[in-house]
Amino acid sequence: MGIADRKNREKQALRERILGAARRIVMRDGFAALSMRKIADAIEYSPATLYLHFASRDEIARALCEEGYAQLLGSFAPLAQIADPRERLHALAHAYVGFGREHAQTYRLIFMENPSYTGAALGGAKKEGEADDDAGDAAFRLLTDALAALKADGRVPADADPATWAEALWATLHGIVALSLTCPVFPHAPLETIVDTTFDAWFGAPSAPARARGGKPVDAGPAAPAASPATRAAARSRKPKAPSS
DNA sequence: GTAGATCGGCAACTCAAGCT
DNA sequence: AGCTTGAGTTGCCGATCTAC
Repeated sequence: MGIADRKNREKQALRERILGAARRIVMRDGFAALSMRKIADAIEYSPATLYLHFASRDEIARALCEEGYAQLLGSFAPLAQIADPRERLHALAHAYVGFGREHAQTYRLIFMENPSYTGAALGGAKKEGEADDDAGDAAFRLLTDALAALKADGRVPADADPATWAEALWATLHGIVALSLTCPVFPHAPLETIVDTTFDAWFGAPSAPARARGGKPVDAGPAAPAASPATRAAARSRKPKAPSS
């Protein structure tokens, strides 16, 4: 412990203050309102000082994306323990859409602002104990693992590629979030209902016990999964296809 | 009415100089 | 010596003007 250590701590602390101020501005006013001068004003330093800690405004934005994506992954972590793959996917979908709505500015910044920000988030926000692959892989694997398990159970077509299905499912969920953030008239139904309906369309209605475990009302009548696109696809033995928009 | 030129404001970024 | 700053440069963008 010496002078160099103290200076490193102070440098790190200032970096955190910069990120904190930037985060507050983005949360309050949106990314478009984020400027180096506003950040500098907020932390009571000159704009030039910011460039000693971050090369550019973009670098600050990318750091915020990494933070936000790590937060999203954190919300997924406890759901990965759910044993039933359909329930797990269902919970992940609700968590994803919920995050998008509750952290709208963060979600916009990560996925709707700049492709390089998305890349930084997916590649940079590593979770504890996951040094070998990037955060994007970690999230994606949650989806592919669940889909592979559903495939093994015969709940998705035998020729389904879990990775392709995972991409399609992610794209669907992103569409739900993006529309809810940008389209004032979407959705008419509650978002939870939209997610549930999407799941029923993809995988068929869940069994009554599964719904009950998920806190949803138990239907009086029998479940009718045979009407789902997934099971129809299985019956026709054709390639999987995401629902068209 | 439209397209191009000009202007002004704003923000990112740089740098020389002062401060501790 | 290293840090911080104010002033300055550069570039972008929207508003306004002007010629056709």
